[in-house]
Amino acid sequence: MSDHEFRDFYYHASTIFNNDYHVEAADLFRVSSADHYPPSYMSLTDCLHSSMDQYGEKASGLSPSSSEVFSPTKKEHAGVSSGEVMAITPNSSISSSSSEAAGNCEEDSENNKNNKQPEESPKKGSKTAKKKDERKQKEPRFAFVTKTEVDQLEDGYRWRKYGQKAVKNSPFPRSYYRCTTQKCTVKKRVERSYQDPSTVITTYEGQHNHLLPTSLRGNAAALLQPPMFLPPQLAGMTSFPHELFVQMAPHDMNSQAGAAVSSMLAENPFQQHHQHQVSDNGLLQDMVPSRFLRHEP
DNA sequence: CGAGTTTGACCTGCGC
DNA sequence: GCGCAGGTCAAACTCG
Repeated sequence: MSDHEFRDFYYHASTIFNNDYHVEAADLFRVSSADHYPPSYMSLTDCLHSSMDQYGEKASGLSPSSSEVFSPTKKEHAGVSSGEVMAITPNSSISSSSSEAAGNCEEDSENNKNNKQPEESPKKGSKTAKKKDERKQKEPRFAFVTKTEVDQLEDGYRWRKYGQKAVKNSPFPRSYYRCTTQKCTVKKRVERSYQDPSTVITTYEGQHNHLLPTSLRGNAAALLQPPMFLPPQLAGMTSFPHELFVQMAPHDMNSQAGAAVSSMLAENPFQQHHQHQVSDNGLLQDMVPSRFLRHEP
């Protein structure tokens, strides 16, 4: 996958949940590109909906061909100043370390695995031709930055760590996790930003083909079921949007947190904040070319 | 004892 | 072709 096929799509949101950890998410999604996609500003809902449709039903090809930035969400409520918004540019370390890896290496590795024949040597033979054929198959990937002291945020799913690697130019290792549910191929990568050690970069790949683990659905997960607080457009989604909001949700889902998330989703303030951010933040303005702005009727 | 983690080896892609 | 970096495997290990 090349940069021609992918563009970074940025989503910034920030909110505060509970005293356990303070989340200021500058969220970065990576979505595939498509020439026909309307070059207009999308709300988060639009984005999530479209991206999930694209990944879930038409894994290749139907994605926005634009870089998008969503402004921080509910910053006032969270008491977060605009100065705390993480500025993520396509050339930033976050983008390069997380998205780039997600975009280039992961899929190949995944394809290698998927293509691996049972009778093959465990140390892999040559299957380059087939690999190249299937290289285009890509999983949805969503990366976002969370300001937290803990590396592994509770997101409602169960993960098994399968690797850890040192990251170049970073004192912090990158950890690799797989969803432990059988036949679920979702993976995630967790690494702490070396530029801002207080932030953790989490990259999800793939879509869960199952609901949240039963043991978790009674507490935090239950409050995050789509009918509970996702907009109608997101109802039924079980992958990224769900994960995102679970990720952003508190461990114990106290009322403050629930209200924060619900409020965030109910009021859908992305557009107004977006405009604000674009006008007030030169960097973000750079990240949102005017051609991506939709003029609502 | 099963599930999850650690960690060194290995594979692959990419840039030079 | 070579070296580097990212990603994955899998045996050994830890933990409940």
